[in-house]
Amino acid sequence: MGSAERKEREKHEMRELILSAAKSLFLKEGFEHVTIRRIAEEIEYSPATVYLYFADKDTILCALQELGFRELYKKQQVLAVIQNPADRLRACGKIYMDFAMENQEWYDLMFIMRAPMKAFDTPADWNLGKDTYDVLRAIIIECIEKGYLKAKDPQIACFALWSLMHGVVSIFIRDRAPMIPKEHREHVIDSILDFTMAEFLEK
Amino acid sequence: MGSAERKEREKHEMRELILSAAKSLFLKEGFEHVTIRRIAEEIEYSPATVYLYFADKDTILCALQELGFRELYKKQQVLAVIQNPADRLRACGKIYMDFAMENQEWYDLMFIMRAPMKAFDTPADWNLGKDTYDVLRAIIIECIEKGYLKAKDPQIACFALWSLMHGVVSIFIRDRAPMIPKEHREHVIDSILDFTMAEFLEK
Amino acid sequence: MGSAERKEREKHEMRELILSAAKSLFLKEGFEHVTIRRIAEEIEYSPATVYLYFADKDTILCALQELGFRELYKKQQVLAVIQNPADRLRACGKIYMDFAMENQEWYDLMFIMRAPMKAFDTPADWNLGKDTYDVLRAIIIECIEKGYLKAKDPQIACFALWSLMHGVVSIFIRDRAPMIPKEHREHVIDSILDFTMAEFLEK
Amino acid sequence: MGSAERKEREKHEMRELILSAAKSLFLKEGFEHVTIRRIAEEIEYSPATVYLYFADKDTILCALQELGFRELYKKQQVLAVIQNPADRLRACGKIYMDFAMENQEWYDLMFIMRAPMKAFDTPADWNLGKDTYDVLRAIIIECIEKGYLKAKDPQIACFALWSLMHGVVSIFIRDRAPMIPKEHREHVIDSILDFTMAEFLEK
DNA sequence: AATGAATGAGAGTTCATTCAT
DNA sequence: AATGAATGAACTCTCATTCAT
Repeated sequence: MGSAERKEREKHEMRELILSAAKSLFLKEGFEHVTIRRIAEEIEYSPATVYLYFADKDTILCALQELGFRELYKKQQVLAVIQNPADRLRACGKIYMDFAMENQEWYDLMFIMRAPMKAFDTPADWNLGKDTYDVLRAIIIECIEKGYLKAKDPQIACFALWSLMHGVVSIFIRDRAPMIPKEHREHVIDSILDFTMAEFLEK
Repeated sequence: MGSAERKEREKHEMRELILSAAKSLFLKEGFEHVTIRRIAEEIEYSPATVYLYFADKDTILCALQELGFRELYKKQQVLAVIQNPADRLRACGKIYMDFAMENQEWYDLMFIMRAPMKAFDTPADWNLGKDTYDVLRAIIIECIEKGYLKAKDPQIACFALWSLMHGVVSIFIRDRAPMIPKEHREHVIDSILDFTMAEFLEK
Repeated sequence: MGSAERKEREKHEMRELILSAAKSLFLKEGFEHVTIRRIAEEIEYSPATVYLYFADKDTILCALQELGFRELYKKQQVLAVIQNPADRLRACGKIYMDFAMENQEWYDLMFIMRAPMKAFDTPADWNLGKDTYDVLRAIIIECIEKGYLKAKDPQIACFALWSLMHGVVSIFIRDRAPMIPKEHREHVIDSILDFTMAEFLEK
Repeated sequence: MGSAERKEREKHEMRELILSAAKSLFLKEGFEHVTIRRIAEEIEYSPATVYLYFADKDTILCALQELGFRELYKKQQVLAVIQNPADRLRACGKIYMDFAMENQEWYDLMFIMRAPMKAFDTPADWNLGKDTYDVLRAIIIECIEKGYLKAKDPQIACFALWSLMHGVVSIFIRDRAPMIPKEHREHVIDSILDFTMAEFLEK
C-alpha cells in the first residue's frame, strides 16, 4: 500500500525539518544555544515531538554531522574539473578550510566537539566521512604517481596534510592563535597553502 | 618566625590539591563532569572551600592551563642540547606530540576546549603559551638561517608546523581518525615526523 | 470543542495557584523567605514547574503586584456612589489605608519592597498603578473645583495626600511607630483622616 | 586599674571603626553590598574579628540605626535659633527630608528596611528615635499654643505630619513615583512643604 | 586579640527527558 | 501523531557564622 510509503516519506521530511532547524541554530547561535526546546520552537512543534523522530539529543548531533559530511563532499565535487593533481590538491585544501571557516560551528561539531562521538562507533556512520577523506587520498595518490610528491606512504602523507589543514582551522575556531589578528586569518590560510605547496611538492 | 611561611606554603598546597583534583577529574570523567561540587567531593571539602582558593571555575581552568604551559615548556628544555637545528625541530615536534598524547585531557584544556578562553584575553596569560611557541619559532628561524628550510616567511612556516602537530594530536584526542587504530597512533606520529622532515627540509 | 478553553483555564488556574502560594508565603514568612523552591513546595510541585508559568522570580512578584493594584482599584469602585467630593476624598483615604492594613505583605510588595522595581520600568506595568492613582487625582481636582480645597497645584496636593496615607501605613507595616500600640492603629488611622479633612479642607 | 579602662576604650573605638565602615558601605554601595566580609575588608580586619565586637549582623545594623538617629538629632539642633514656631516647623520638615534624600540608604535602614526590627523591641533603643520625634512634637505643641494650628490632638497632628514627610521620601527612595522625574524631586519636596504650610496652618 | 580555614544552607535557574492524554 | 505538563538532577556561586589556633 502507498500508505506506509507516505508515512515513511513524512517521517523522513520531519527528520529533515528538525535537522535543518538544528543546523541553523548551530550557525546562528552556536552550540551552547542548541537545546531541544530551541529546536522545537524553531520548527513550531513541541519538544516531545522531537523525540518521536530522534532517540535523544546525541542522535540529532550525529545526524547533523552526517549532513555536514554530505555538504563538504558536495563542495568537493568541483575538484573534478581540475586536471593537474597538484592544483587539485591546493584547491582541495582551500575548499576544506573555507568550509570550516564559513561554517565554524558546524565544522566544530563535525571535527572538534566532544559530544557525538557515538557517530564513529559504528562503521556505517564513518562511511560518510570516509568519502570526503577519500577525495583527498585519491588526489595525493595521483600526486605521487605523477611525481609531484615523493612520499613513501600515501596514508601518512594524506593524514599529514589533513592534519595540517585541520590544525589551522581548529586553532582559529577555538581561538588559540592570539598572535594572528582575526582579520588576517583569511590571508594566513592562503599563505599556509602556498607554503605547503612550495615545501611539500617536489621542486 | 616561619609561621607566615608555613601558612603560605599550606595555602599553596591547597591550591595544588584543588588543581590536581580538577586535573584528575578531567582525565577520569572529561570536561563536562568537572564541576565545583565534584572537585570539592574529590578533595573532601565543601564547595564553598574551593572558592577560598579560586575566584571561580574559570580561574581554576586558567590555572590548570598555565600549569600545562609550564610543564610543556619544561619538557622543551632538553632541546637545548641538540646542536643541529633540523634534529632539534624534529625533537621539538616529538616532545609536543608526546606531551599531548600522554596528557590528553590536559592538552585538550590547553588547546582544544572551549571554556577558558578568558586565559587568552589578557596578554599576561598568553605569555606562558608564547614562551612555548617561541621555542618552535627560534628553531625554525635557525633552520632557515642554516639553509635547512627555504621559507619566505618564518611566521607562516612556524604556524604551519604547529598546525600540523596540533592537527594530528587533536584529531586523535577527539577521536576523529577511525581509519587509524588506536594502537598505531604512536607509530603514525613518528611517521608523520619523518614525512614532514623529509618533505619540508631541503634535500 | 472546549478543549483549548479548558487548557487555557487550567493554565490560568495554575498561575493563580502559584500566585496565591507566593502571596501566602509573603504573609506567613515575609519577603526574604519567598523563594522559588518554597513556592514549589507549597503547591507540591517541583521548582522547575514554576518556571513553566512564570519566566522568573521577578515576574511572579510583578504579577502579584499587578493583582494588588487590580484589587485596590476594585475596592475604589464603591467611591462612585458618594456625591460630595470631600466625603469621597475621605472615603478614598479610608479604603486605601484599610487595604494596606488588611493586606500588609501585599501592600508591602506593591509600595515598599525593594525587589520588583522592574514593574515600573515599562509604562505598561505602571498603568495599573496609575489607574488607582488617577482615582485620587480626580477626586482632588473636583475638590478644588468645588472650592473644598485651595491648592495651586493639584499634582502637588495629590502627591501630598498620597504621601500622607502611604506614610501612615508604611510606618505601621514596617513597625516604626513604637509610640502607638498596635491595637490603636485602627483608631489612629481614623483620627488621621479626621485631622486631615479638618486641616486641609476649607473651613 | 587603668588597664581595664584602656581595654574598654579600645573596645569602644573598634566598635566605632566597624560602624563607620558599615555606614560608608551603606552610603557607597547600598544595603545589599553590606556584608560582614566587605565590612571586614574595609577596616582591614578579618570577618571573624567583627564578631568579637558584635554578636551578629543584625546587631551591627541596629547600632547603625542608632547612629543615624544621633546624626538626625544633631541636624535638628539648628532649629533652636528659629523663633517663629511655624517657620521652625517648616525647617524641621526640610531638615528631615533633606537628611533622607542625602543619605537614602541610611534613612532606608532607619525607617524602611525590614531587617533590624529588633531595635524597637527594647525601649532603650527607641529612646534615640524618640528624641528626634520629640523635636517635632515640641514644635507642633508650640504651633498649637500660639494659634498656628488648630488640632484637637497634638499626637495625631504630630504623627500625621511625620507620616507625610516619611511618605514623600520613602516613595522616592523606593522608586514608587514614576510620575515624578528624578530631577524634580528636590523641587517637589519644597512644593509639598509650601502646600502643607499653606493648608495646615491657620490662615 | 585576632584570624585563617572551613562550611551548611541555600539562592535562582536550566535542561534533557518522560508520559498520560 | 502530537503535546502539555511535569520533573530530577544539576549547575555556579554567596553569605553569615563558627572554631581551633
